[in-house]
Amino acid sequence: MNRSPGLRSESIRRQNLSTVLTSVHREGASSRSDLVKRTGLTRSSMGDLVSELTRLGFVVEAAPPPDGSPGRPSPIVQADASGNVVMGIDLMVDSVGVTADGLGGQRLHSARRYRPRSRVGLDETVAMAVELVDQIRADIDGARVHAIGVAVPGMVRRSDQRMVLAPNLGWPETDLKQLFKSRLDFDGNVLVGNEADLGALAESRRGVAAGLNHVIYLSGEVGIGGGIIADGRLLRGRDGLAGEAGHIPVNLDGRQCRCGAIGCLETEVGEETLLQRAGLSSDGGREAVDELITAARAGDPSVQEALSAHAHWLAVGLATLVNLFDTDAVVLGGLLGDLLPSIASELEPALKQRLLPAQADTPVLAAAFGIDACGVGAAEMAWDSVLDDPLRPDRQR
Amino acid sequence: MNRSPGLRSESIRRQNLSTVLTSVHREGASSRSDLVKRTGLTRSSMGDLVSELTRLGFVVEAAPPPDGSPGRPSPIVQADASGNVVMGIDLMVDSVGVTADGLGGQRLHSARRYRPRSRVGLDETVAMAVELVDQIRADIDGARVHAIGVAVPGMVRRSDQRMVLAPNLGWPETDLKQLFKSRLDFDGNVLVGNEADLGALAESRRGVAAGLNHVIYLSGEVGIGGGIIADGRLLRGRDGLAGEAGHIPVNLDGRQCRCGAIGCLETEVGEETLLQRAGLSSDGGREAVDELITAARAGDPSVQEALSAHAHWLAVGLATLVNLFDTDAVVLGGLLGDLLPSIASELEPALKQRLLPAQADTPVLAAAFGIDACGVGAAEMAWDSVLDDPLRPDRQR
DNA sequence: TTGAGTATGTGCAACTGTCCTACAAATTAT
DNA sequence: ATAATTTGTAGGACAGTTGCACATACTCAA
Repeated sequence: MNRSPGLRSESIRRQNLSTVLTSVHREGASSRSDLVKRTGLTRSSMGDLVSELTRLGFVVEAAPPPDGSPGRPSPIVQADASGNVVMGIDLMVDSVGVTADGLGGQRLHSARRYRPRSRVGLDETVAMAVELVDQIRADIDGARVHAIGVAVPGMVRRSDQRMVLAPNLGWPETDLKQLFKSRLDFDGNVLVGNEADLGALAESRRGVAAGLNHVIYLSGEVGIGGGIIADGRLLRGRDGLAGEAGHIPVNLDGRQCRCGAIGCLETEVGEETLLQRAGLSSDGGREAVDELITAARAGDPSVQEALSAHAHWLAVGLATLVNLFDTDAVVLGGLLGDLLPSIASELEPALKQRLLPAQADTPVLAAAFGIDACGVGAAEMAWDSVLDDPLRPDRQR
Repeated sequence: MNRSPGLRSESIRRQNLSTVLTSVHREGASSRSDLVKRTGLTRSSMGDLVSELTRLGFVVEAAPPPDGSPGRPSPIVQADASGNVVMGIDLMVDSVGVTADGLGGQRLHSARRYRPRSRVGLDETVAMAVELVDQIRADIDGARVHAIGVAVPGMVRRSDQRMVLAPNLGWPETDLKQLFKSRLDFDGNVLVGNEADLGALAESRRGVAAGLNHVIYLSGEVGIGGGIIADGRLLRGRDGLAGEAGHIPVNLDGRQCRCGAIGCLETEVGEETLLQRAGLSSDGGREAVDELITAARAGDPSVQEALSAHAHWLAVGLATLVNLFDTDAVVLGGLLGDLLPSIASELEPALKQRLLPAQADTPVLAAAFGIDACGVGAAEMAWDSVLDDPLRPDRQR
């Protein structure tokens, strides 16, 4: 049973500071009087809260631009983006990216290093990430790095944040949180999340689904990953594996999936199958897919047929998800997002035909973020841990 | 965006009263000192809170039984079940049930009226329910009826709680909340919920999945309904239609479903299809199903074949749900629960074969509540609205 | 330029609710 | 009986918000 603990006076303060700071981070700078309207607090309290956030170094107040309305102008409260950052690390199969995002969501620095898609060891990959982090950390000297978010293409257990399975990397179960904490000599919070979950978070917070509280996100990289936003929050499930949409069965007569089952969504709309269906070498990677898209535009019939099959099975999988989750939108990222323009005309009717009337108008959108999605999501996850309690002891200094 | 409003001093009191009262309701009577340990509040505060709840008439303190331990005995705080009730109304296709449950979950009264399954009009059905409610209300004179929960086999829109679709009843879109409020002359809160959602709530709060925070509930009545408990709360989705598992596609070569799509789960494992597969008249209702189960036990081959098909398609549907939601358990209610003993031996391997390794051990359980599930869930929903804020103005008197 | 009108920030007392400390009360063990 | 232990209680301290009065900074119009 989830039990809410007893609240004391200070809980109020924490919660109210969190509310104000979260508003500034998510919705951007706003005047004090706007904050008063949004929260329902009094001017006195808001004055107190804002001055505490200023004292803590999170926000600065600025003179408002004259807006022609009568009355005393209310100062603009804005995030101190350059003084407060979180870092995002995303470990992908063929590259490693590191970002530094300021409070408010502004991207300050980013770096990515590519490498051959052949399997790369855990140690090497972490070393690569650590190097990039240190490089960026040098550039932002003076800013507080509040937390670090890590995105991995593997399953992350909810209870201890250990990565328990990374099929596309071949890594063993690992405590990435501790690993990065020690290798980076970082005493703030390190949070680890699944690639697709963080992609979902990114798109629903700052991407094409910004502001929507119910979103299905499906990302096609080497496999198919999924993330669900329900009531504005990530659906995690018992162990944090909820939303793993790659392994719902769609084609009972389909191919054998790595997971042991038959005809999983991942098997039918994964990169490998697409290339095979088009008669191309199945390990051509992203370049091969780009070629394929070009060929489809040029009218290559066997390629078009492959895309048709792709659209068909994707529609079947999406029908399940849309009927089941009742969302505001579906967002397709990675390979699936790239493919969407080429298959939308087939996908949409095939999907609609399988949807309940109430869900028939659910839009299918291409992701706004490309390769950066996980990094943005990792940063948002990191920010959440900071904004939840701006007073947390290790942030007082 | 979901924004938390500003908190004031009284918010603390509300929240703490809610925590204490909810604990007494969900986990039963407990000593004041146990409540102190659970909540982390001080003895002083707990004294204050309990005395306010006593003043409000929700709880009574009783002398504790001597337990042989040293120290001053701590009084037992227990729910005043006979003084505080909610009522549950469940509108089913072939019966209408009404219950009165005391605070703490104790069933005080219940009544059910059966009727032929032929379609029965909205007005008649409501009149029947009203009659039963009035009858029970007379029996519990003196107790406060805090709220009334209504379970319907239809889709209930989240924003306004209107019932928007009732395929098995043939009713038009209806504001059941207002309808019952006026017909019952009841000025408390009336809450309307979907049958399967409330079944899920019942089983996860007080049934076979009591205490589990992540549950898939599938109920087979005339159609197939589904409800998902995620993080201890009902998954509702944008409009409250999430978890409608009856309409996920499972058999692409299957039968045409009422919803327009092909091979929905409901079409493959609904009562009608089961009876047809067994070569029986498809409108035999529940008695026919009971006969069918008996025949299967006796070894009738055509019936066993029908059950095999049933198990197969149920496994396909459940595989999707289990892989997608990552739950502690699956609970089958209604027809599906009755069938479980007869098909478990086929269902379990067929399911396991399609599950991710991490989900392979998810248990499939038969519901603890039979026909009462929705009533219990409706009452829990009603209690939630009360316990969320024991100080709500209309409860002060 | 000045004064009225308006919206907003600020200081301070009042209020709410919890915490803390000391003490009283109720039980068991010696 | 008396000590030890645990729990309830009373009252002041503490934290945080509200509400009010007043100061402040702007627009508008004469």
